[in-house]
Amino acid sequence: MNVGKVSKLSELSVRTIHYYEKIGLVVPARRENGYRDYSEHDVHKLNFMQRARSLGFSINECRTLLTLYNDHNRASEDVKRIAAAHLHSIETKLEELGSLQKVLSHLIDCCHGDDRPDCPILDDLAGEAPSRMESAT
Amino acid sequence: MNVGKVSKLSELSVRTIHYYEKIGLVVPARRENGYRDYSEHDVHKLNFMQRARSLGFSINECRTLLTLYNDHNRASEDVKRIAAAHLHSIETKLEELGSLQKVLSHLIDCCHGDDRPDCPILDDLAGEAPSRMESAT
DNA sequence: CTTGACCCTACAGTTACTGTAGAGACTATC
DNA sequence: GATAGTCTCTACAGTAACTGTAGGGTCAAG
Repeated sequence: MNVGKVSKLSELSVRTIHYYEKIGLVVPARRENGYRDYSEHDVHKLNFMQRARSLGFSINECRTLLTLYNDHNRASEDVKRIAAAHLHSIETKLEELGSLQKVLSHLIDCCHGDDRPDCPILDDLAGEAPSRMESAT
Repeated sequence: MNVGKVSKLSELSVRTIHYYEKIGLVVPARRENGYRDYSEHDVHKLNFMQRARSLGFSINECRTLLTLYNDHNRASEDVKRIAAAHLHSIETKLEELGSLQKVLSHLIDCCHGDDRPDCPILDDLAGEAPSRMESAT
């Protein structure tokens, strides 16, 4: 199967599929004319990648997951550990973004947002703010 | 003031301060021996950068904010617009991460996580999952 | 036989830094 | 004046995960 068709099936761009080949994740056979020739199994793996990446797993995590996926003697514990670690980093990020949101929306609320120059947002960034929320940082 | 001291004052690494110089954000004077010599104003700007970056503004946003900060005829509206756009992207990211968290913690709950090979997490990634949560993606 | 869609490689660019090597400068001590 | 330790300099390369672009070859249809 040519790369263009695989691209449509997997919802990955051709460039991304090339990239995954370059880093050794999914390496297809070649035809005589040099074109890539993807097997069903290759397409499966690319679908797997697409789904795993959309869940925010890093390429390195994906690489491990793909290996486990292909290893029918794997222990589900190994997969669960990776997923749990990933979940943890998502939750950390959620907390960070949550407090950013709090601080920023507070600052925005305080700014009258017209053509006058005084601006509590810049004041805060400069460290001169009366409205600074240290606790949320 | 030498870069090392500025680094401590601004809570930015020396390498980061060098980088900000390289991209033209904060360019200090030089002494005869070639050492960078930071003025009070330079240090202010670096503090500003540190704070703005910690609020998740991109370097390009920071560049604009820094210009506005130095422009005493600015309109607070301009600043508010940038901050609001940034807040919006934070909120989008929060939603995305929130649904990732939901899907992932569901999958983790479904996985028994022992030494047996069958694993609903991998099943889902492979697209064969009974426990897949399309709605949350 | 030409047109248009598809495929190829290779190099560069993106974001915001970080790491490292090799060398010069400054300060304190002996 | 020699030496050691700390600070500073530049320049190149690497990180994550792609994306963009140039310049060219291939294939199927009319």
